Amino acid sequence: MQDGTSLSPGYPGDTVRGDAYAADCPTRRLLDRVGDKWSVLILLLLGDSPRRFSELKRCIAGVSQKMLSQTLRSLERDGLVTREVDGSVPIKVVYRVTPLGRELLGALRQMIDWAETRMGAVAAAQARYDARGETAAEMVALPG
Amino acid sequence: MQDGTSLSPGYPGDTVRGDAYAADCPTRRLLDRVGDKWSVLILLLLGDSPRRFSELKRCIAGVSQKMLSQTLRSLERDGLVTREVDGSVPIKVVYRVTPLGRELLGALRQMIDWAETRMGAVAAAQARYDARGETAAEMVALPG
DNA sequence: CTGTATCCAAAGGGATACTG
DNA sequence: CAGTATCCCTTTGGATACAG
Repeated sequence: MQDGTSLSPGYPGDTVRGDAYAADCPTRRLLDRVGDKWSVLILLLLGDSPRRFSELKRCIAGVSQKMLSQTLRSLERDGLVTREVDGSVPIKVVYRVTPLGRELLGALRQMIDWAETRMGAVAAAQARYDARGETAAEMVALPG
Repeated sequence: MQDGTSLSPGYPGDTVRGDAYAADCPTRRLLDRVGDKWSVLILLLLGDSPRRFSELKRCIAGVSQKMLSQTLRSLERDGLVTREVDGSVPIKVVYRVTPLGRELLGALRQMIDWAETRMGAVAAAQARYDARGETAAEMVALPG
């Protein structure tokens, strides 16, 4: 794989801003980070209120200790959450969203709302598509 | 609205409504679909104007024929793009965003804008984080 | 309690070859 | 032109064990 930055469409009539659609455009880089299995879930939870590691673990159904830790480390590295270690044994760690993280959460708001209101429509479209496929298969198996 | 926003957990007792952050919430399902390597890029391109397969292939640096085809099929199945086959050899196929797809694009707008203006801040945060790590490593290697 | 390290299975995705 | 099929390497992420 190449770096993908090149891109020189210059197609007649297309208004594409050159690098806007490169494989490493900002949008792609963001999705590479928060498009994983747990990041947005964690961000939402922390946006709600600061939480300790074990609380997050309990709140998020199905997350493994490894992935929770790993994802939190990534979010911290990206400047989206902070990590505060409290005292000694038994150690307590509190995670909070940073202003940058809260900003991102705001930018994700519309997408989240869309998902909640429209993923039903997507599911319906999938059902129609799959039904069409099955019908076609039947027509081949049982031609008129 | 819904599940992701208005929960009121008082900190310690965590009042989180169980399934609100389940791994299969609408947001997670959406990200499972458009969080992949090419979906949003393709959607953005088609939102700009309808395009043929080969145009998309040329516009998107680094995409393989397999992944372009596969991603378009998914988007079509989800009701986000349409596929129109034009005539005979050499065959031509035009893809367009559907109203639902355009709606999603609108919902992604803020996220995209945030990415374009703030991913620099994220990169900076990463640099700081990594520098801290290296410094710590040096301090271990070369203690006082 | 909050992690890290290791092992392993499954999914993602690129290269290539082939088809209508 | 617009795909599909195959091979295969890489990445993701769960389970488990261990540690401060």
